[in-house]
Amino acid sequence: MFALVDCNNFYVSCERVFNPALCGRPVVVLSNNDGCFIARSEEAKAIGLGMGAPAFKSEHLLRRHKVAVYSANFTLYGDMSARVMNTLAGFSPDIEIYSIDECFLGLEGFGRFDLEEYARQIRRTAYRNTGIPVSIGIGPTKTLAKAANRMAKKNPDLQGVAILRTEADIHAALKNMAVEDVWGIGHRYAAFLHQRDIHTALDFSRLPAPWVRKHLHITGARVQEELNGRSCLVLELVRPAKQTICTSRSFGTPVSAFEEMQHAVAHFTSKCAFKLRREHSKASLLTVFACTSPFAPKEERYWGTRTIGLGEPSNDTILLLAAAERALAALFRTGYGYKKAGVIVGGIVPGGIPGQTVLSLFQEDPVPEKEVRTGLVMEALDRLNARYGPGTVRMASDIRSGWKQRQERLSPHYTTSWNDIIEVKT
DNA sequence: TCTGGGGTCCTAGGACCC
DNA sequence: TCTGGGGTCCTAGGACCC
Repeated sequence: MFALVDCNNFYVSCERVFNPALCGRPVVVLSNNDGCFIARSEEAKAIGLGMGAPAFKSEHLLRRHKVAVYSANFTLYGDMSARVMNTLAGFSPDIEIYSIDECFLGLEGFGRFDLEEYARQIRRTAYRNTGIPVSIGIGPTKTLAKAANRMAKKNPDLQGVAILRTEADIHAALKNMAVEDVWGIGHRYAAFLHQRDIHTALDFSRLPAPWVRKHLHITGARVQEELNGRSCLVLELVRPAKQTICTSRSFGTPVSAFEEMQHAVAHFTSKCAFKLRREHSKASLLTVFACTSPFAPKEERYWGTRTIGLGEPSNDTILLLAAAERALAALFRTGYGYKKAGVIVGGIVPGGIPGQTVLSLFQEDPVPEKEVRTGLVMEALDRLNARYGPGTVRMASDIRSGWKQRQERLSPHYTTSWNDIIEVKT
């Protein structure tokens, strides 16, 4: 059996932990640049504020219902997530952290436990340790655990725990579940299935397997197997190294000046280099992109992108900055108001672990002294920024000037910044 | 008149997830 | 005026190899 533990309205719950006056009130958290709703309290859902909907279209509702609105505070949410996951890891030797607010627990060997009582104990402990309410779904496959979790959240009578144990449990659950709510069936496949009169998860589970394999491919076939109780998706106990890493942002006001764009791209590049080092990885490709708003009139739209090979894989900020500079110069067109830009690094290989070097055919052997030295500089830079806060030491081109994103309703970094807490006190 | 069989790698596009 | 960010996997098609 698998358990899926999911934090309720996670970002909203994080804000409520440190501001209990928000409990019982409608609360929303906005995406970066204060664009869309990415978390809503139950009260906010009831008002009709949609997931992913642009905030400016609902301004009248926000005012009328006195909704508490927050900018995304990912520093806080990331730290709270780590605390929740730490607690949950105490309940099973097998844990897969699936996203910032969800994890799977393997329950193999827990057959002698009363699973429902165990799940309730997990909920109580997570809430006591972190203040975050969670819902728990348990089933014989990951996909069924997901389905159970959905039931636990939707049906208040279950008080946050649902278990699919018997054939009859599963049959009833699938019958009451719309096919688009199945994990792995997105809006495109859902529309395709509805056209063919397949409306519930149960309908889907009973389709001829070869037909599913043909039209929904191997991923759809796995979903069907999993719904029928045959486990295809295993727990990923060790997170595999990332294949690509991206840092991108929308701008509060459009950017037209090349120099301003250089500053933004330098910042994104520095962040990518840092993320690479944190992963003990190196990249061999770097892509820069800059684009106008997709909602602008067609003749004012532009999507520029350029990829540069780095030669030797690297996670050295200085080297990556040079490549990014070249890429930006090649893709930049004057006369456009750019709304968003970003940097993607790919072709990622392991590296950067002290004493563990991947030698290439064309690399001097041993590693040139210069490379060792810049490695040490990067290490020192990361240590300083970890101790004194991100951006304390940075490259001269990494300037946060005109291109800043909109972020007007940011809560304090309660768990990671002493200064923020002192400000709250005074 | 006649021209095989078995592969890999890369990329773009489309689907999905939170 | 104002519409997020960061990922994964799969497939098809083209280029290439012997």
